[in-house]
Amino acid sequence: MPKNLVIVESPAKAKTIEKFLGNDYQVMSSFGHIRDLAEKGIGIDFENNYQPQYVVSTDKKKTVSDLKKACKESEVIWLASDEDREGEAIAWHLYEELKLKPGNTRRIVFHEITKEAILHAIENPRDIDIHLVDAQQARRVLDRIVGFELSPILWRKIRPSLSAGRVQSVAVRLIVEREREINQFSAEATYKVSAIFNSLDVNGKPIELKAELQQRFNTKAEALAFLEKCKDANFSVDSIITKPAKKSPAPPFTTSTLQQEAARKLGFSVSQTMQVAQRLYEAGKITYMRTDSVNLSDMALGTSKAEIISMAGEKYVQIRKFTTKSKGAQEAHEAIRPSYMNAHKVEGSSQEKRLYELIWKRTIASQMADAELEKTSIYINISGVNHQFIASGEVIVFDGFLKVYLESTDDETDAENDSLLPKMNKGEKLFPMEILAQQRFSQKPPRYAEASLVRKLEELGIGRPSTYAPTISTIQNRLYVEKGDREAEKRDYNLLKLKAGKITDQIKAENTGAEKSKLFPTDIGTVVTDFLTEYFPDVLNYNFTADVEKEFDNIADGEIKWTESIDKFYKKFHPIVEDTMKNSERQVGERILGVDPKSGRQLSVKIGKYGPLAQIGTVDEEEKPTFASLRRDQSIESITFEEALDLFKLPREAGQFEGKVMTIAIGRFGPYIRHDGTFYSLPKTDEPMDVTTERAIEIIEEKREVEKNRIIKILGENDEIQVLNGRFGPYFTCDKVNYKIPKGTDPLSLTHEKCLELIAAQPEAANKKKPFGRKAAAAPKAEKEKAPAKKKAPAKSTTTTKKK
DNA sequence: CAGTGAGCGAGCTTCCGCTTGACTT
Repeated sequence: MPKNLVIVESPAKAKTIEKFLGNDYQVMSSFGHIRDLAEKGIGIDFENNYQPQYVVSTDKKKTVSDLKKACKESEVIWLASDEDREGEAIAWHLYEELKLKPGNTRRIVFHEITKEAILHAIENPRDIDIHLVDAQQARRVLDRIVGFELSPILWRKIRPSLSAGRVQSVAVRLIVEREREINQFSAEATYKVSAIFNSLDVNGKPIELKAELQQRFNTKAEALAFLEKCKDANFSVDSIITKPAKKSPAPPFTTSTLQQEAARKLGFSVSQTMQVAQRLYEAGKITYMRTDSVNLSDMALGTSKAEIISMAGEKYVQIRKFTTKSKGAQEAHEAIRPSYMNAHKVEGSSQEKRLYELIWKRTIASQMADAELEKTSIYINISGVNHQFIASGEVIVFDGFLKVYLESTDDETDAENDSLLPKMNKGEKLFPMEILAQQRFSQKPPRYAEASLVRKLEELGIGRPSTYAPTISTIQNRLYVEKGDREAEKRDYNLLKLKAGKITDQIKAENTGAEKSKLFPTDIGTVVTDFLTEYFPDVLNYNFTADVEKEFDNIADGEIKWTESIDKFYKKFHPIVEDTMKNSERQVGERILGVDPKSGRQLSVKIGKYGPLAQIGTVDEEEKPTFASLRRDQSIESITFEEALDLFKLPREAGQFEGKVMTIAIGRFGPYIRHDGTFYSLPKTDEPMDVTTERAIEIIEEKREVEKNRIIKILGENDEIQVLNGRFGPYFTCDKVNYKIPKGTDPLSLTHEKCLELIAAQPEAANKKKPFGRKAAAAPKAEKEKAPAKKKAPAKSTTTTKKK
């Protein structure tokens, strides 16, 4: 039996470390925190100086009893959890829960998993830092108080099962406020002038040169006046300026930057990235994937250097030590990097291969030389005009790290001026082929995508690497925000063109504003945010986390007791909770849009029990109000008077068919025609308002035709087996369960016996309930149906990878 | 599987951070 028991947080880490230590050591894992505040109630004893009530989590009971047993059989216990606030608390909880003795317990820490680092740690044990533990207790208790006191207010004032918290509520606020910025944005137009010139290079060879005017014009009149002047102007090269420039590689990956790059380059969602990274980690291919550190171990630096030399040569090496910039980073781990730099690729799924390759390239590039560029600008004089045209180009003199990897950006607007410019002489004359003055509009702020929201949260110091992905999921599960696409809008722009001495004036159309997989606030998200920001501005403040972090630091430094710190907060916070519960109104986000011209009654929109609705009339009037649901793409915040009024045009009658009325309406599953008790969905291409009697009949007949062809064959003694044509091809059904027909089998050839065989062969799994959603998300029915209606976006990468 | 918008006031929901596992389409 080994004399020493080492306890770490992660089982994969335990496995690795066990190999470094001899037979005298057994290494086990705690699987993170082993206990937490009691789940029932608030789990804090307010009568007793905020005493936390800790309980071993149900899924950790076995871990704890296993650890207890191992402790009894060991002489020395080494607590080797991470060296940050949470890690210190884990060590302390282990100490308490396992009833360890100071005499044979040691606390050790290491930042990298190498033999040297671990042996060094074993030689330098220390005590548990109780101040740091207290900072964690303060963090935990504060989060519980905020979450468990705010959420019930929302249940009472807005809707059951909602939630609020220090992190999630601010994340939603960011989305809501961005949407408002977009709604309030009005584009400003300027005229951008560009030209194509003919000229000669230094050797007298004819060349073509593209250039842009330094100045943009605010009005059409100015742009026209300029073009007029250009008609008779002379153009010549004023000066040529060449400047060297440098580009440096980005630091190695942290959780947040990995999520961003995987989204841009591979099209992964935040949670997808983490799942794939977890598999790579468990297979020993990469270091730990939840980290805020950009630091690389000396070992990794050494092997990176060796790789770069063998791949590209000595002059491509430039060893760098990056330091973290993000607020509140705790740096318990290394950056995310390959375990072995000499493995350029790994085996595995294509996702694993691609993510690994990204990590490998980013790591290698971070230790490579700067790229050297040469930026050239040719300034062109215009006789009689003060402004100048500039042709600019960029040439890579030495590629350096660009040989391997270039970080992507979110905006792909700057695609121009990457080209090599011809060599020209000063004073050379240029002749314009054409000069264009094009109306350009300022851009709306972009909506957040999952990964860019993570970046923003990290920038604000809100949330931790282990919670970014869960937070993004939570705010979507609560239906505060929705991932969606926005189609491009057509916009007209003005194009003035000077060619062959004549100016033409045209209106052209362009597409603008298309967005994919972005986060949109829902009406509920907006109402919750407005409510919380009004009553709890401190907690919703973007600096709240940063401020309490300072407080936690003071606790960790022993300057203030954690209970005093919490007391200070609670004494201020709790009275507001009580007051809000008692005195605030129910929140429905009502907006009054105007007066219905037909009835003269008030037209308003608000959140109803089943989602957002429009309403004509009010409840206090004698006549009951009439209601209509908002469409999926409409929101209380942005719907106009006319749009809301239009909603009442449905349901409408579309004439008769076979002596029965056809009614057109929009239901939970979209627009439909109802005829003689049956429903017929409208194809996406049909507008419910435009469907004529003839068209409605056509749709009904089409559906009947499909229905007729649906049944291929009926089998079984009581017709219990039906072979049918479905959306995805033929299948058969028995007892309300659908079964696949194996490829290559003609559905017509199926017999009763053959079907029974297939039923027996098919796994029982088909009857099982939904996948692992947390305890059947407690959302109202009407909104739960939204999810399946959404079509899945293809997993193709949406951003193009710019590479040299 | 389809148009709801409310009433006796049952009993429930919820936080953030550490870690993986066991489930499917």
